[in-house]
Amino acid sequence: MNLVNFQDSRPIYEQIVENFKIQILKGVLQDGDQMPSVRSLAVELSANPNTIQKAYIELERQGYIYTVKGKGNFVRADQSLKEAKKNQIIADIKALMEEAFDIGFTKEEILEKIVDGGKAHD
Amino acid sequence: MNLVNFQDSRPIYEQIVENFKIQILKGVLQDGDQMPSVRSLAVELSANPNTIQKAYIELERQGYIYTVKGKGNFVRADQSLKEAKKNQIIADIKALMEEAFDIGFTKEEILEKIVDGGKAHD
DNA sequence: ATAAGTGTACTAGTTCATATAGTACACCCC
DNA sequence: GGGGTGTACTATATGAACTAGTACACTTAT
Repeated sequence: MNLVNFQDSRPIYEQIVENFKIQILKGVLQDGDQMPSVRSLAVELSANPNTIQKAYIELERQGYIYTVKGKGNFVRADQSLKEAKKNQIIADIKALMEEAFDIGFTKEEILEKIVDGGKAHD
Repeated sequence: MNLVNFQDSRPIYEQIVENFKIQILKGVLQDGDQMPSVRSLAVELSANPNTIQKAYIELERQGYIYTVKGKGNFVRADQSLKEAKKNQIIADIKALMEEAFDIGFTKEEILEKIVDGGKAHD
């Protein structure tokens, strides 16, 4: 998995945050797993250590990892994180539906289209 | 309706584009309606004419308005715009659903939550 | 104790998008 | 002509993002 795409207009640190969040939520990275060190990840991604640190600070602020000074950063993956993410997605979908209502979409119309196309979980 | 919010981190021209798109899609602004002139809107919003022009160029690029040199900018609101916007919203919702599937959400769970909460068109 | 690894905290500088300021020109209509 | 319109420049300022470099404190292993 590529953590950053330099063609992407989004800031590097933001891409790193986003991709680690996905890996943690998916369970690829599990509770207690050690994160790559700031320095090693900087080398791996050809980025600056400061940029990685900024991403880690944000991940810690959002509760996805925790820091042990002198040891490293570690994944904190509890169920509440998944719940929070689920609620956020629901809220986002509802916001989009409101937008659709505003331009004349009916609820039935929307549901029909998304039920058909959305593929189920593997 | 306030076209821009200076507290918002998003660029001014982007907010202007977004808000005019909404007004056009909602039908508040109708086909053939004249847009405020670059200069007058700049005064009204306490912004720079260049910033307004940038927004108008983007709106024209996306097909929401057209320009007549020496006369002004005018709304182009045909049905295809609404259809395109609808399709985009459906695609966005589907993308969010995929994200939800990845973290263990089932389709039934999602549908249940959004059907309950989503309020219908007035 | 030393060394190598880790996070943390600075300062300084570059680059780029955004926005402003000002000017100039071409077009349309009265 | 005069006043409205869009268009096209140049120049400048500001802030976010990023890079570069340095320094220090902590942990672990030797």
